[in-house]
Amino acid sequence: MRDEEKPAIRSLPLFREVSTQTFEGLMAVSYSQAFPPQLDLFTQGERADFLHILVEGSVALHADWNGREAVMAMVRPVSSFILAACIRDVRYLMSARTLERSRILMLPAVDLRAAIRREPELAAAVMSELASGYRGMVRQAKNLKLRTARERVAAWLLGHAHRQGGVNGFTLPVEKRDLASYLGMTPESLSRALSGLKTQGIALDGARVIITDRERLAAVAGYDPLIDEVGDDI
Amino acid sequence: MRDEEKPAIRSLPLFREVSTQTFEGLMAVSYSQAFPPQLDLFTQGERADFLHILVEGSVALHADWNGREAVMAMVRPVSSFILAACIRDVRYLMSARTLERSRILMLPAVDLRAAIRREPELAAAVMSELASGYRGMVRQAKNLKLRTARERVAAWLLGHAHRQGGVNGFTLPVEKRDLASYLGMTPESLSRALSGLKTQGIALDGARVIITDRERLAAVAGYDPLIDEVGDDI
DNA sequence: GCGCAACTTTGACATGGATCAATTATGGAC
DNA sequence: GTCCATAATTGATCCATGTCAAAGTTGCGC
Repeated sequence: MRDEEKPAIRSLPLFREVSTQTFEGLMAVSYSQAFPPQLDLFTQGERADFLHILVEGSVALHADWNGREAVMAMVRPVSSFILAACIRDVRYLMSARTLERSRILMLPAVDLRAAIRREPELAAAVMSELASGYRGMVRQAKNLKLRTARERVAAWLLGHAHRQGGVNGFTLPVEKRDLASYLGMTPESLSRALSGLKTQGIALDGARVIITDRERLAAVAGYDPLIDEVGDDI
Repeated sequence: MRDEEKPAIRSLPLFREVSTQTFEGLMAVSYSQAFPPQLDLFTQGERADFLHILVEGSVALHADWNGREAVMAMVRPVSSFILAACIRDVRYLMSARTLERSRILMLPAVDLRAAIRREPELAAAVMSELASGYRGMVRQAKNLKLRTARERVAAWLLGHAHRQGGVNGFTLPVEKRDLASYLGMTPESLSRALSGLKTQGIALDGARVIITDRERLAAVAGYDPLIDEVGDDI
């Protein structure tokens, strides 16, 4: 792996509190690789052999069933993914593919599990990460069950603006069809939902979105910390 | 707490590998309480002060937003619930209410967290439980995003029959409106979905269901281990 | 910078589920 | 058993969203 990647990985919640020895040991057995866009990293049903850490680029986790597909999560740097399957040493429930050219660190699950057994700090971090991931999925399920398509779009726009540091304008970080799938709708529905929101506090120009009336948009979305506030510690 | 409850709790994945000393210590600070049906145990947004363990009865975890409600999970004995919120010391994302008269053991989250710090076996069990819970929510989100209402009903019937020990006939363990909400549809839609399945391998008599043609029902459901097989270790 | 493929938007239409309303069934309490 | 509240079913209708089709638009490769 490249040395310049290390500080970012070291500062992940997962590794922040871990001893240098353990961290270096894990990095020594990991390898970093660059992948082109639209490449399948792994497929649901395969055994989870590696914890993946996205260093650069972006990755979609998606699920396939009966010829249908749904994006379940969009991963941004720097963060790990499919921790749960690695911990339990079971099969992936989701497939992963790169959206852009991406650099990914692959950490053998067997080494991760060994390190967890050795180091309580790592175990604690994994626990916290899993709890956070679990709650993230609960939020997503709530979002899907309780909100309409348009409400989900409005809430996502607000959430994204917030995660970007409270900005008002941004360009969509992924293609609209992927966002649509992530939000549980078709690209056509997303397009129409966005159009419909033009009178509800946003301005559009292609992939560029400007939130012109945060209050109004929040009212449409029914913005709720218990669904939308990803900063988990509330 | 009652002594006759202990063995069942002791044999939970969470406590199975824990030292007797730690287990007894945790039991000593917990208390067991019986609740009538339809009682609210806690409400989303409240601070998670107790890990709950359902000893007897049944509990629904539900989410509320903007006047709408959705059942997110149905808990059956003996199992713990809202572990993630307790670990992270944050607010509940879901509310809980009893469906029947229930006996619940309440374990102070602060004591649980202390015990986890002391005992690696407990930490390992919590990790495993959280990973399992996370994967359960992923399955649920896949179910919601990929399947139609009728397919979800068919899959649930098969899954329930399987969890009951591979039986063909059973009576619904909860009221149909709660099942409907859990499956992400209205009671009317559940009723119609069940009716529609009468020609697809099931027979109905009120809350009693008999699977007459497992193959056929599985074909309608698009039964998939990566969504439906709750025994996680595949 | 051209051209083509992929993505997006828009329109027309179909449909799965929701909603509303009216019966019918179910299950305790007495 | 009878009564009454609650749940479940059934029917009619509506609406959000999906589907299909046809333009637009974008952006990348050569």
